[in-house]
Amino acid sequence: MDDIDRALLAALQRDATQSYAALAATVGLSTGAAHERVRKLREQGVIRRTTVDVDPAAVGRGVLAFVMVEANAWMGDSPTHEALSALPEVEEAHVVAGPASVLVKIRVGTPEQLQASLRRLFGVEGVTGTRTIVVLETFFERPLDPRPPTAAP
Amino acid sequence: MDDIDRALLAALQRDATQSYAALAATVGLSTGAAHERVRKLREQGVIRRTTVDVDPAAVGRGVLAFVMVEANAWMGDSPTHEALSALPEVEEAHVVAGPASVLVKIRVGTPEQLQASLRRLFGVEGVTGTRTIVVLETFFERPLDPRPPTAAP
DNA sequence: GCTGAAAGGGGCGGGTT
DNA sequence: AACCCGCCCCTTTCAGC
Repeated sequence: MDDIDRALLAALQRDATQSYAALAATVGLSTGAAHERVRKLREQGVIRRTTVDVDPAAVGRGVLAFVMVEANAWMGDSPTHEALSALPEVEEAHVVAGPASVLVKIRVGTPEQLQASLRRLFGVEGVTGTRTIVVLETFFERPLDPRPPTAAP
Repeated sequence: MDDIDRALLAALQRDATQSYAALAATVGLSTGAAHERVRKLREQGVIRRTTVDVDPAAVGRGVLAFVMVEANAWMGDSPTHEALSALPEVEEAHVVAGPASVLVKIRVGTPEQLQASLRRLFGVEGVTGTRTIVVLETFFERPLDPRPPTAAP
């Protein structure tokens, strides 16, 4: 994992459809070498998968909300994981520290569907309450910066 | 945008490296037809981009937090957008309804870097406070479900 | 709009320095 | 570990239905 690997990651995040030849050119390597490095990044799990970024509004999921789920028991376990995973509108689920137990990211089509989704969350074992944050506008959602995190001023 | 398009999106989300021939087989179309449909999905902006999913821990960003940013003025504007975008550790930024003005998703390497990042957030014009939710464990982060959102029981 | 086939380009495996 | 060169498969296109 050196600077060339990070450059490859950044280039692939920007456009994973580009050829290995183009990729190699941007990082200053031969095609084969670039290919070999990317293969290893996949093998090591640094690249988890190659995927497409779909516009939520185009598939009827233009409403975004974050829901802080409160519970009367420990929710950081497998049954909770599976119960949340079974809800297709839940895009992310995190066990968190703080007033809530779990934070989930939800995408639906309408406020009515948001209400229905909250009702479903209450159906998950142990859930005693929810605090919902509705998103009015998304400034950006972007791929993780592969550069090493440094606290510049 | 029909069921075949949604099936194509789901297949591409799962693995965007697969050939158009394989893609065509899974949706029951010829190679050329599948290719043409995907081309149109890109052209229409339904597929925003093809990218790679990078493991945060592998690039030194194993600490995840959500920060609710409070402000003394309206933050849903371009200057705020740009100020947050300039911070590489900020992966997402949303204007939200509720007690906070903006919700940001932050990835750093250590608690010290999280502290440094919060300090930088206070440097953004108008920010008067932050409430931080630290993630202990991520259950899942997955691609958006391209199927139409329906409130099943 | 889908099918099927034809042609060009690139992925991907060798061996070599 | 990176370069060079090979074949082969996949992408891309076009005529036809």
